[in-house]
Amino acid sequence: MREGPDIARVATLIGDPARANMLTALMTGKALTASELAAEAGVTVQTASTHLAKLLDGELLQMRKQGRHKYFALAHADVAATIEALMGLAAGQGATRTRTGPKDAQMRQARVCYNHLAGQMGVQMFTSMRDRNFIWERGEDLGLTPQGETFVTGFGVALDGLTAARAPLCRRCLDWSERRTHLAGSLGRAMLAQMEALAWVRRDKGSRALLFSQAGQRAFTAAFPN
Amino acid sequence: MREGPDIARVATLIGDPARANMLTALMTGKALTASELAAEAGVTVQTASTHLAKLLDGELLQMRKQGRHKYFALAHADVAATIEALMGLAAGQGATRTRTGPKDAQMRQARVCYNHLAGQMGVQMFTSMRDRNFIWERGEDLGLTPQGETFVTGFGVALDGLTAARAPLCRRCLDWSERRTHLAGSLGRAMLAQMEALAWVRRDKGSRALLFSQAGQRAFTAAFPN
DNA sequence: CGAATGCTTCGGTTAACGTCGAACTATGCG
DNA sequence: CGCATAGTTCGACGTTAACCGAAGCATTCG
Repeated sequence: MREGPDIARVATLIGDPARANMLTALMTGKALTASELAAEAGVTVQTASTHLAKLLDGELLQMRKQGRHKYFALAHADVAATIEALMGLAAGQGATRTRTGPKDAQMRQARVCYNHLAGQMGVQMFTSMRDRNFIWERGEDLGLTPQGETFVTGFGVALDGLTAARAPLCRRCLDWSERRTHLAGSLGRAMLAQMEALAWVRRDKGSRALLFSQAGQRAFTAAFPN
Repeated sequence: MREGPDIARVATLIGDPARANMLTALMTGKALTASELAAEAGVTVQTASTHLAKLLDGELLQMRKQGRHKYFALAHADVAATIEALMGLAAGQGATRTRTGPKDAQMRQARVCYNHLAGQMGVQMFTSMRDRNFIWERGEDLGLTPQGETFVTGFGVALDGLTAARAPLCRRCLDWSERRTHLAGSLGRAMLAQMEALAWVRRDKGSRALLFSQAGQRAFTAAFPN
């Protein structure tokens, strides 16, 4: 009776609590094994196995075998974007499952979203770079200006490998907590990777929160002033 | 076991075929009565009633009573954006429920998305206005330049009423078929309304497709050249 | 006031699906 | 080659929730 793509199919796929937990866990961008995902979702491995098969079939996940392990990751950035959108809706109706604790504040300040920096600090990095004309915008497209390339290279990120890939260098990602744009794409991932290499920040084990060191925090505000 | 908003709850809500059909039907932006939605979804009114109650409870819909009718609409633009994102995923995996027919091509060319123009022509309108400096962009924010205000007013849209409202004048909306930005927000709605008033275009009854007349098509390309 | 229409609530049936224990296959290690 | 670990398949159970018929409110109209 209706036209258009079958939205119910994919929504049902995401709608199961176990599968939603798996997807949320994968929002960090890190690939996880089947048993790790089972633990994340709070189900036995055999249940997890069927869920993962469905997610693969629905093309929400990609998988690669490595020895006797299977590593799962989100299929592509669109999946991450859709999940962020759903989080935005869910957050709006105040239905955070766990009561908001210290972890939650941490998450709002800085967290990892599909391997790039999100939260207040993610937004700050983006706006700071844009306001200094390091990033140009044109509709949905983003890119680095010449000054931006200099800045990024000076920051320690090698652009050669990034621009060679067919994935876009810069991408917009809408933050579900801030409701503002932050930087995604291969550059967004590289920037976060470099901050980790500089020991500004480390990932919280078992959540998406990012923990900045005191020195890292200072260096960050110096590098990306408001 | 997991942190963050309860994404499964809202996804389950969208995941039922009947409810998904209702939401899709409401993507036009038009408010529909309970029985109309029942027909759209292909269920009896009593089943539709329970579904609608759940969608209201989940804050995906808003409702207003009018006489012995109840009119339902999407709660806010974020809901529409999320559904578009899901459509993008579903379309990607080639799972369009109905075989692609002439209707489908029509839909890709021009359709209504939450009361504004979407599809190829929606994208064209946006890019054309942006390239002529009628619209400025700054991160997630959009707005009309002085030249843009002149143009829009000349087009027959009164800006006074729009800017007074607290809803944003310009908004980005990501097209699921084109994967490009088109113009949403109150201005996007007003532009489409004006095109309908000028009889450039009329809505296809029973689908989201927009049917441009020959003259309307010509006038459109003149007003929004590539 | 009835009669008609739009929507809701109740009860009971049915189907789908998530869940786990147990048995099975595959890979790696000593 | 055994043994351990990672992942899958099978079967049975239980819960959930969608569905409709029928009866119940609410609103409008003659």
